[in-house]
Amino acid sequence: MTTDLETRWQTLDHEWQTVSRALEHALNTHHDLSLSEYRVLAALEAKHDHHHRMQVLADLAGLSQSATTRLVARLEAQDCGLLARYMCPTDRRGVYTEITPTGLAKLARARQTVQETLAGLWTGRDTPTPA
Amino acid sequence: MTTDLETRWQTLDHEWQTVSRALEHALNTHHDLSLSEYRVLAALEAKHDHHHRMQVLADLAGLSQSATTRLVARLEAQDCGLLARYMCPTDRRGVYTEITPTGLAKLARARQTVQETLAGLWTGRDTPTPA
DNA sequence: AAGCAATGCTTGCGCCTGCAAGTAAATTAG
DNA sequence: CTAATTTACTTGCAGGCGCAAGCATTGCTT
Repeated sequence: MTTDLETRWQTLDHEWQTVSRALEHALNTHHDLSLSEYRVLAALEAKHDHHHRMQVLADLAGLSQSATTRLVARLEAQDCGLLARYMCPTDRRGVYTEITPTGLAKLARARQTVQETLAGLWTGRDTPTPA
Repeated sequence: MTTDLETRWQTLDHEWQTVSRALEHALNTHHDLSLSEYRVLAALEAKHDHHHRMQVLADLAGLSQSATTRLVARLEAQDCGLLARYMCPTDRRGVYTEITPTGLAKLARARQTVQETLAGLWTGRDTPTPA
């Protein structure tokens, strides 16, 4: 079954939009978190050190550098405290972003919601794998 | 092979971001068109009538109503002329958006770029189907 | 060692988006 | 037939994003 390239793109796009919106809405509602913010938290948690350089983080989250700067700044702010930043000691241009215990806790709760949302969309009645 | 739900999402997300950015950039560069705009043009062309109600168009393009209003307004503007709007005769609340010959021509050229971009990403060296 | 290029992040700016409120028209209720 | 409700779109508003310019630091060249 060879599907047309554009059709294949439309399928991918449609599926992504559906899931993306569901996740965005769920995270927003229950955790006051955007999907980008979740991506950043998850990317940091995934690393054993729990910290990353800005640029790497940007790539992992699929954001531009500037967007990452501001997103991290937001999550670092006083009333948030999910992340912490500190200069790289060996290269004073570099900045490390680290997920705090608070951030880890919040991520754990959010992940629950993500799992549930995905399960709701992808359990049983669905193209199990877009084969 | 049962993949974790979140992993499956990350895969979908990553693939979408890659393709999405490539398309966005290609369309932007060669045709001064955004991906959303392309979606709208394509959705209109796909219908035999070449016209749609705003709300339907919004759904097809994966946009909110307000975004659709403004996007259509943009593509309808004097120096663009890719779309045309007219009130629905039977229900004067409704608005039909129609793709113009100019719009069709532009879409045809853009589609070429889209095909090439997709082919560049999805030809041969790649997970042919995320099986 | 001094100057120049490259790197890493931040800030200025304008654009697009969604949400919620606003307007106009159609439908329903009384 | 008028008033209230619903529907369809548009507009006000604030937020996030990318691009390009800016700033600081490092590395390279001579």
